Amino acid sequence: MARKKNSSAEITGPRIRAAALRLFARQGYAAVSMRQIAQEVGVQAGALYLYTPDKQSLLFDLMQTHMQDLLSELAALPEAGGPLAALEDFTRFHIRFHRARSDAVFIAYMELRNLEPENFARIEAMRRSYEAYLEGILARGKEAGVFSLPDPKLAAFALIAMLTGVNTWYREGGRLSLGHVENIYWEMVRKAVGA
Amino acid sequence: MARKKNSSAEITGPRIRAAALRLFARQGYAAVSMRQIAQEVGVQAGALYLYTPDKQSLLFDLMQTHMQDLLSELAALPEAGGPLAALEDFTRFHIRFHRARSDAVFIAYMELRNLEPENFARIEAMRRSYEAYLEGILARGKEAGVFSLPDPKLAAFALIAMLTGVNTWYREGGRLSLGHVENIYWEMVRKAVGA
DNA sequence: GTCTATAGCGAGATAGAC
DNA sequence: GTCTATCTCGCTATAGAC
Repeated sequence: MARKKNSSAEITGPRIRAAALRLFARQGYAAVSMRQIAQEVGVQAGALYLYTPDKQSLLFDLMQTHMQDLLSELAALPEAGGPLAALEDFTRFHIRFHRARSDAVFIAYMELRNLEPENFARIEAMRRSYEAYLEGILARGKEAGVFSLPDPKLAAFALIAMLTGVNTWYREGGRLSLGHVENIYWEMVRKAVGA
Repeated sequence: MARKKNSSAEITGPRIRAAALRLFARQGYAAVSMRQIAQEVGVQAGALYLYTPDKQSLLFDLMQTHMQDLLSELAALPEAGGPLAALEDFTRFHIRFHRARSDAVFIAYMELRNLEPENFARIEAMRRSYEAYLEGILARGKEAGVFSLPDPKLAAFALIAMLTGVNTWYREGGRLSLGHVENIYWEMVRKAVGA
Protein backbone atom coordinates (compact mmCIF):
# COMPACT_ATOMS: atom_id res chain seq x y z
CA MET A 1 0.00 0.00 0.00
CA ALA A 2 1.38 3.34 -1.03
CA ARG A 3 1.91 5.96 1.61
CA LYS A 4 -1.14 8.13 1.74
CA LYS A 5 -1.22 9.73 5.15
CA ASN A 6 -1.28 13.26 3.82
CA SER A 7 -1.88 13.45 0.12
CA SER A 8 -1.51 17.22 0.03
CA ALA A 9 2.01 16.93 1.40
CA GLU A 10 3.08 14.73 -1.47
CA ILE A 11 2.30 17.38 -4.04
CA THR A 12 3.71 20.35 -2.19
CA GLY A 13 7.01 20.09 -4.04
CA PRO A 14 5.47 20.39 -7.51
CA ARG A 15 3.16 23.13 -6.29
CA ILE A 16 6.15 25.11 -5.04
CA ARG A 17 7.87 24.78 -8.39
CA ALA A 18 4.72 25.79 -10.25
CA ALA A 19 4.21 28.85 -8.07
CA ALA A 20 7.86 29.86 -8.38
CA LEU A 21 7.68 29.48 -12.15
CA ARG A 22 4.66 31.76 -12.40
CA LEU A 23 6.04 34.38 -10.04
CA PHE A 24 9.58 34.42 -11.41
CA ALA A 25 8.20 34.89 -14.92
CA ARG A 26 5.91 37.74 -13.92
CA GLN A 27 8.12 39.66 -11.51
CA GLY A 28 11.61 38.33 -11.99
CA TYR A 29 13.69 36.11 -9.73
CA ALA A 30 15.22 38.89 -7.66
CA ALA A 31 11.88 40.62 -7.10
CA VAL A 32 10.11 37.52 -5.80
CA SER A 33 10.42 36.63 -2.13
CA MET A 34 10.28 33.18 -0.63
CA ARG A 35 7.36 34.45 1.44
CA GLN A 36 5.42 35.22 -1.74
CA ILE A 37 6.00 31.73 -3.10
CA ALA A 38 4.95 30.22 0.21
CA GLN A 39 1.79 32.30 0.30
CA GLU A 40 0.88 31.22 -3.24
CA VAL A 41 1.26 27.59 -2.21
CA GLY A 42 -0.50 28.06 1.11
CA VAL A 43 2.36 27.17 3.45
CA GLN A 44 4.70 29.18 5.64
CA ALA A 45 8.03 30.37 4.29
CA GLY A 46 10.04 27.99 6.44
CA ALA A 47 8.32 24.98 4.90
CA LEU A 48 9.82 25.74 1.48
CA TYR A 49 13.23 24.72 2.75
CA LEU A 50 12.09 21.13 3.05
CA TYR A 51 11.91 21.05 -0.75
CA THR A 52 14.78 23.22 -1.86
CA PRO A 53 18.09 24.00 -0.16
CA ASP A 54 17.81 27.65 -1.17
CA LYS A 55 16.28 30.09 -3.63
CA GLN A 56 19.06 29.74 -6.19
CA SER A 57 18.57 25.97 -6.43
CA LEU A 58 14.87 26.51 -7.01
CA LEU A 59 15.63 28.75 -9.98
CA PHE A 60 18.21 26.38 -11.40
CA ASP A 61 15.87 23.40 -11.08
CA LEU A 62 13.21 25.20 -13.06
CA MET A 63 15.60 26.17 -15.83
CA GLN A 64 17.27 22.77 -16.00
CA THR A 65 13.97 20.93 -16.15
CA HIS A 66 12.80 23.22 -18.91
CA MET A 67 15.88 22.72 -21.03
CA GLN A 68 15.87 18.96 -20.47
CA ASP A 69 12.24 18.81 -21.59
CA LEU A 70 13.08 20.85 -24.66
CA LEU A 71 15.93 18.59 -25.69
CA SER A 72 14.12 15.35 -24.99
CA GLU A 73 11.00 16.41 -26.89
CA LEU A 74 13.19 17.54 -29.76
CA ALA A 75 14.89 14.17 -29.80
CA ALA A 76 11.47 12.52 -29.87
CA LEU A 77 10.48 14.24 -33.12
CA PRO A 78 9.88 11.68 -35.88
CA GLU A 79 12.66 11.44 -38.43
CA ALA A 80 11.94 13.72 -41.35
CA GLY A 81 12.76 12.82 -44.95
CA GLY A 82 14.93 15.70 -46.08
CA PRO A 83 16.15 19.08 -44.84
CA LEU A 84 12.99 20.90 -45.93
CA ALA A 85 10.69 18.56 -44.03
CA ALA A 86 13.04 18.61 -41.03
CA LEU A 87 13.02 22.39 -41.01
CA GLU A 88 9.24 22.50 -41.13
CA ASP A 89 9.00 20.00 -38.28
CA PHE A 90 11.47 22.05 -36.25
CA THR A 91 9.62 25.30 -36.93
CA ARG A 92 6.25 23.95 -35.85
CA PHE A 93 7.74 22.14 -32.87
CA HIS A 94 9.55 25.24 -31.67
CA ILE A 95 6.46 27.44 -31.83
CA ARG A 96 4.21 24.91 -30.12
CA PHE A 97 6.67 23.93 -27.40
CA HIS A 98 7.61 27.48 -26.51
CA ARG A 99 4.06 28.73 -26.64
CA ALA A 100 2.92 26.02 -24.24
CA ARG A 101 5.54 27.02 -21.66
CA SER A 102 5.87 30.75 -22.00
CA ASP A 103 6.74 31.23 -18.33
CA ALA A 104 9.61 28.75 -18.43
CA VAL A 105 10.85 30.17 -21.72
CA PHE A 106 10.91 33.67 -20.30
CA ILE A 107 12.78 32.56 -17.21
CA ALA A 108 15.28 30.45 -19.14
CA TYR A 109 16.23 33.52 -21.14
CA MET A 110 15.92 36.33 -18.61
CA GLU A 111 17.28 34.82 -15.47
CA LEU A 112 20.49 33.42 -16.89
CA ARG A 113 22.35 36.28 -15.24
CA ASN A 114 21.03 35.28 -11.83
CA LEU A 115 22.66 31.85 -12.05
CA GLU A 116 25.94 31.07 -10.39
CA PRO A 117 28.70 30.48 -12.98
CA GLU A 118 28.61 26.70 -12.79
CA ASN A 119 24.84 26.54 -13.15
CA PHE A 120 24.99 29.07 -15.96
CA ALA A 121 27.44 26.92 -17.90
CA ARG A 122 25.17 23.88 -17.66
CA ILE A 123 22.14 25.74 -19.01
CA GLU A 124 24.16 27.38 -21.75
CA ALA A 125 25.47 24.03 -22.95
CA MET A 126 21.93 22.75 -23.39
CA ARG A 127 20.91 25.88 -25.25
CA ARG A 128 23.85 25.53 -27.62
CA SER A 129 22.92 21.93 -28.23
CA TYR A 130 19.45 23.02 -29.30
CA GLU A 131 20.85 25.65 -31.64
CA ALA A 132 23.27 23.12 -33.10
CA TYR A 133 20.38 20.85 -34.04
CA LEU A 134 18.85 23.58 -36.21
CA GLU A 135 22.22 24.61 -37.58
CA GLY A 136 22.74 21.00 -38.65
CA ILE A 137 19.49 20.95 -40.61
CA LEU A 138 20.41 24.21 -42.31
CA ALA A 139 23.96 23.11 -43.14
CA ARG A 140 22.76 19.85 -44.66
CA GLY A 141 20.12 21.65 -46.69
CA LYS A 142 22.68 24.14 -47.94
CA GLU A 143 25.09 21.39 -48.99
CA ALA A 144 22.30 19.52 -50.74
CA GLY A 145 21.36 22.68 -52.62
CA VAL A 146 17.88 22.68 -51.08
CA PHE A 147 18.50 25.90 -49.13
CA SER A 148 20.17 29.08 -50.24
CA LEU A 149 21.62 30.85 -47.23
CA PRO A 150 24.85 32.70 -46.59
CA ASP A 151 25.63 31.35 -43.11
CA PRO A 152 23.93 28.40 -41.37
CA LYS A 153 25.03 29.49 -37.91
CA LEU A 154 23.64 33.00 -38.22
CA ALA A 155 20.52 31.67 -39.89
CA ALA A 156 19.97 29.36 -36.92
CA PHE A 157 20.26 32.26 -34.49
CA ALA A 158 18.00 34.41 -36.64
CA LEU A 159 15.28 31.80 -37.04
CA ILE A 160 15.22 30.82 -33.38
CA ALA A 161 14.93 34.48 -32.34
CA MET A 162 12.16 35.01 -34.86
CA LEU A 163 10.19 31.95 -33.75
CA THR A 164 10.62 32.56 -30.03
CA GLY A 165 9.32 36.07 -30.62
CA VAL A 166 5.83 34.63 -31.07
CA ASN A 167 5.64 34.47 -27.29
CA THR A 168 5.93 38.24 -26.97
CA TRP A 169 2.69 38.98 -28.78
CA TYR A 170 0.56 35.84 -29.18
CA ARG A 171 -2.52 35.66 -26.97
CA GLU A 172 -5.03 32.82 -26.82
CA GLY A 173 -8.28 33.82 -28.46
CA GLY A 174 -6.72 36.55 -30.58
CA ARG A 175 -7.03 37.21 -34.31
CA LEU A 176 -5.23 34.03 -35.31
CA SER A 177 -5.17 30.46 -34.06
CA LEU A 178 -1.79 29.00 -33.21
CA GLY A 179 -2.06 26.68 -36.21
CA HIS A 180 -2.55 29.67 -38.44
CA VAL A 181 0.42 31.41 -36.85
CA GLU A 182 2.53 28.30 -37.45
CA ASN A 183 1.62 28.38 -41.13
CA ILE A 184 2.50 32.04 -41.51
CA TYR A 185 5.82 31.68 -39.73
CA TRP A 186 6.67 28.54 -41.65
CA GLU A 187 6.14 30.40 -44.90
CA MET A 188 8.52 33.15 -43.72
CA VAL A 189 11.10 30.61 -42.55
CA ARG A 190 10.93 28.69 -45.80
CA LYS A 191 11.41 31.83 -47.86
CA ALA A 192 14.17 33.14 -45.59
CA VAL A 193 16.31 30.06 -46.24
CA GLY A 194 15.63 30.30 -49.96
CA ALA A 195 13.66 27.06 -50.24
CA MET B 1 30.36 83.04 -17.76
CA ALA B 2 28.96 79.59 -17.24
CA ARG B 3 28.92 78.16 -13.76
CA LYS B 4 32.06 76.17 -13.24
CA LYS B 5 32.65 75.96 -9.52
CA ASN B 6 32.67 72.20 -9.37
CA SER B 7 32.80 70.54 -12.75
CA SER B 8 32.53 67.03 -11.34
CA ALA B 9 29.22 67.88 -9.73
CA GLU B 10 27.72 68.92 -13.03
CA ILE B 11 28.21 65.51 -14.54
CA THR B 12 27.12 63.44 -11.59
CA GLY B 13 23.60 63.09 -13.00
CA PRO B 14 24.73 61.53 -16.28
CA ARG B 15 27.22 59.36 -14.46
CA ILE B 16 24.46 58.02 -12.24
CA ARG B 17 22.33 57.17 -15.24
CA ALA B 18 25.26 55.49 -16.99
CA ALA B 19 26.09 53.39 -13.94
CA ALA B 20 22.46 52.42 -13.43
CA LEU B 21 22.17 51.43 -17.08
CA ARG B 22 25.17 49.14 -16.87
CA LEU B 23 24.17 47.57 -13.58
CA PHE B 24 20.48 47.12 -14.40
CA ALA B 25 21.45 45.41 -17.66
CA ARG B 26 23.91 43.06 -16.03
CA GLN B 27 22.07 42.15 -12.82
CA GLY B 28 18.51 43.28 -13.30
CA TYR B 29 16.68 46.21 -11.75
CA ALA B 30 15.48 44.39 -8.66
CA ALA B 31 18.89 42.91 -7.93
CA VAL B 32 20.73 46.24 -8.03
CA SER B 33 20.84 48.37 -4.90
CA MET B 34 21.08 52.14 -4.76
CA ARG B 35 24.24 51.66 -2.73
CA GLN B 36 25.80 49.73 -5.62
CA ILE B 37 25.00 52.51 -8.07
CA ALA B 38 26.41 55.08 -5.69
CA GLN B 39 29.62 53.12 -5.25
CA GLU B 40 30.06 52.83 -9.02
CA VAL B 41 29.72 56.60 -9.33
CA GLY B 42 31.90 57.31 -6.30
CA VAL B 43 29.33 59.04 -4.10
CA GLN B 44 27.32 58.00 -1.07
CA ALA B 45 23.87 56.50 -1.48
CA GLY B 46 22.08 59.53 -0.10
CA ALA B 47 23.54 61.75 -2.83
CA LEU B 48 21.64 59.83 -5.51
CA TYR B 49 18.38 61.31 -4.28
CA LEU B 50 19.47 64.75 -5.42
CA TYR B 51 19.16 63.45 -9.00
CA THR B 52 16.23 61.08 -8.89
CA PRO B 53 13.20 61.02 -6.61
CA ASP B 54 13.42 57.24 -6.28
CA LYS B 55 14.71 54.06 -7.89
CA GLN B 56 11.63 53.54 -10.05
CA SER B 57 12.00 56.97 -11.67
CA LEU B 58 15.59 56.19 -12.47
CA LEU B 59 14.54 53.06 -14.33
CA PHE B 60 11.74 54.83 -16.17
CA ASP B 61 14.03 57.68 -17.23
CA LEU B 62 16.47 55.23 -18.75
CA MET B 63 13.77 53.41 -20.67
CA GLN B 64 12.02 56.55 -21.83
CA THR B 65 15.24 58.14 -23.04
CA HIS B 66 16.11 55.00 -24.93
CA MET B 67 12.76 54.80 -26.69
CA GLN B 68 12.77 58.50 -27.51
CA ASP B 69 16.23 58.16 -29.05
CA LEU B 70 15.04 55.16 -31.06
CA LEU B 71 12.03 56.99 -32.46
CA SER B 72 13.85 60.23 -33.19
CA GLU B 73 16.72 58.48 -34.97
CA LEU B 74 14.21 56.46 -36.94
CA ALA B 75 12.45 59.64 -37.97
CA ALA B 76 15.80 61.08 -39.05
CA LEU B 77 16.40 58.29 -41.56
CA PRO B 78 16.60 59.69 -45.10
CA GLU B 79 13.51 59.06 -47.21
CA ALA B 80 13.91 55.88 -49.20
CA GLY B 81 12.63 55.46 -52.75
CA GLY B 82 10.37 52.43 -52.51
CA PRO B 83 9.39 49.75 -50.00
CA LEU B 84 12.42 47.59 -50.77
CA ALA B 85 14.89 50.39 -50.12
CA ALA B 86 12.94 51.48 -47.05
CA LEU B 87 13.05 47.93 -45.68
CA GLU B 88 16.79 47.71 -46.23
CA ASP B 89 17.33 51.04 -44.50
CA PHE B 90 15.19 49.91 -41.58
CA THR B 91 17.01 46.59 -41.31
CA ARG B 92 20.46 48.15 -41.21
CA PHE B 93 19.32 50.93 -38.90
CA HIS B 94 17.74 48.50 -36.45
CA ILE B 95 20.84 46.31 -36.22
CA ARG B 96 23.22 49.23 -35.81
CA PHE B 97 21.11 51.18 -33.34
CA HIS B 98 20.38 48.18 -31.13
CA ARG B 99 23.91 46.88 -31.25
CA ALA B 100 25.28 50.23 -30.13
CA ARG B 101 23.04 50.29 -27.06
CA SER B 102 22.75 46.71 -26.00
CA ASP B 103 22.38 47.58 -22.31
CA ALA B 104 19.45 49.92 -22.93
CA VAL B 105 17.83 47.45 -25.33
CA PHE B 106 18.04 44.69 -22.77
CA ILE B 107 16.55 46.86 -20.06
CA ALA B 108 13.78 48.20 -22.27
CA TYR B 109 12.67 44.65 -22.93
CA MET B 110 13.35 42.90 -19.63
CA GLU B 111 12.37 45.46 -17.08
CA LEU B 112 8.96 46.35 -18.49
CA ARG B 113 7.41 44.29 -15.72
CA ASN B 114 9.12 46.39 -13.09
CA LEU B 115 7.39 49.55 -14.28
CA GLU B 116 4.32 50.94 -12.61
CA PRO B 117 1.26 50.65 -14.87
CA GLU B 118 1.27 54.26 -16.03
CA ASN B 119 4.96 54.20 -16.91
CA PHE B 120 4.52 50.84 -18.60
CA ALA B 121 1.78 52.22 -20.84
CA ARG B 122 3.99 55.09 -22.00
CA ILE B 123 6.88 52.83 -22.97
CA GLU B 124 4.58 50.36 -24.67
CA ALA B 125 3.04 53.10 -26.80
CA MET B 126 6.47 54.05 -28.11
CA ARG B 127 7.32 50.46 -28.85
CA ARG B 128 4.09 50.01 -30.79
CA SER B 129 4.85 53.13 -32.76
CA TYR B 130 8.19 51.66 -33.80
CA GLU B 131 6.56 48.40 -34.86
CA ALA B 132 3.92 50.30 -36.80
CA TYR B 133 6.62 52.01 -38.84
CA LEU B 134 7.92 48.67 -40.08
CA GLU B 135 4.43 47.30 -40.56
CA GLY B 136 3.69 50.31 -42.77
CA ILE B 137 6.66 49.58 -45.01
CA LEU B 138 5.60 45.96 -45.31
CA ALA B 139 1.96 46.77 -46.02
CA ARG B 140 2.88 49.27 -48.74
CA GLY B 141 5.28 46.79 -50.31
CA LYS B 142 2.65 44.08 -50.27
CA GLU B 143 0.08 46.33 -51.90
CA ALA B 144 2.58 47.40 -54.54
CA GLY B 145 3.33 43.78 -55.29
CA VAL B 146 6.98 44.21 -54.30
CA PHE B 147 6.69 41.92 -51.28
CA SER B 148 4.97 38.59 -50.98
CA LEU B 149 3.95 38.03 -47.38
CA PRO B 150 0.86 36.61 -45.72
CA ASP B 151 0.49 39.11 -42.88
CA PRO B 152 2.33 42.46 -42.52
CA LYS B 153 1.71 42.69 -38.79
CA LEU B 154 3.12 39.25 -38.01
CA ALA B 155 5.97 39.85 -40.42
CA ALA B 156 6.85 43.05 -38.57
CA PHE B 157 6.92 41.18 -35.24
CA ALA B 158 8.95 38.37 -36.76
CA LEU B 159 11.53 40.60 -38.40
CA ILE B 160 12.04 42.80 -35.35
CA ALA B 161 12.54 39.75 -33.14
CA MET B 162 14.98 38.30 -35.64
CA LEU B 163 17.01 41.51 -35.93
CA THR B 164 17.06 42.27 -32.21
CA GLY B 165 18.36 38.74 -31.69
CA VAL B 166 21.73 39.84 -33.06
CA ASN B 167 22.39 41.32 -29.63
CA THR B 168 22.24 37.92 -27.97
CA TRP B 169 25.23 36.51 -29.80
CA TYR B 170 27.21 39.25 -31.55
CA ARG B 171 30.54 40.14 -29.97
CA GLU B 172 33.00 42.76 -31.14
CA GLY B 173 36.05 41.16 -32.72
CA GLY B 174 34.29 37.91 -33.53
CA ARG B 175 34.13 35.98 -36.77
CA LEU B 176 32.13 38.65 -38.61
CA SER B 177 32.15 42.42 -38.69
CA LEU B 178 28.89 44.17 -37.99
CA GLY B 179 28.71 45.28 -41.62
CA HIS B 180 28.98 41.67 -42.71
CA VAL B 181 26.27 40.69 -40.23
CA GLU B 182 24.04 43.43 -41.62
CA ASN B 183 24.47 42.04 -45.11
CA ILE B 184 23.64 38.50 -44.08
CA TYR B 185 20.56 39.55 -42.12
CA TRP B 186 19.42 41.83 -44.90
CA GLU B 187 19.56 38.91 -47.32
CA MET B 188 17.42 36.82 -44.97
CA VAL B 189 14.96 39.67 -44.45
CA ARG B 190 14.66 40.32 -48.16
CA LYS B 191 14.00 36.67 -48.91
CA ALA B 192 11.58 36.30 -46.01
CA VAL B 193 9.32 39.01 -47.41
CA GLY B 194 9.52 37.46 -50.85
CA ALA B 195 11.35 40.35 -52.51
C1' DG C 1 5.76 18.04 7.36
C1' DT C 2 4.40 22.30 8.86
C1' DC C 3 4.21 25.79 12.13
C1' DT C 4 5.83 30.14 14.88
C1' DA C 5 9.49 32.97 15.98
C1' DT C 6 13.58 35.12 15.12
C1' DA C 7 18.49 35.83 13.94
C1' DG C 8 21.16 38.48 10.88
C1' DC C 9 21.45 41.19 7.18
C1' DG C 10 20.81 44.64 3.58
C1' DA C 11 17.44 47.29 1.28
C1' DG C 12 15.19 52.27 0.07
C1' DA C 13 14.81 56.53 1.66
C1' DT C 14 15.47 60.68 4.84
C1' DA C 15 17.61 64.16 8.31
C1' DG C 16 20.86 67.21 9.38
C1' DA C 17 25.93 68.51 9.65
C1' DC C 18 29.27 70.72 6.75
C1' DG D 1 26.22 68.99 -3.34
C1' DT D 2 27.86 65.50 -0.61
C1' DC D 3 28.57 63.33 3.65
C1' DT D 4 27.46 60.42 7.89
C1' DA D 5 24.06 58.41 10.50
C1' DT D 6 19.87 56.32 10.94
C1' DC D 7 14.87 54.94 10.51
C1' DT D 8 12.00 51.43 9.04
C1' DC D 9 11.13 47.71 6.48
C1' DG D 10 11.43 43.18 4.25
C1' DC D 11 14.45 39.72 2.99
C1' DT D 12 16.77 34.64 3.33
C1' DA D 13 17.47 31.15 6.13
C1' DT D 14 17.35 28.59 10.54
C1' DA D 15 15.75 26.76 15.27
C1' DG D 16 12.74 24.38 17.81
C1' DA D 17 7.77 23.31 19.14
C1' DC D 18 4.13 20.30 17.69
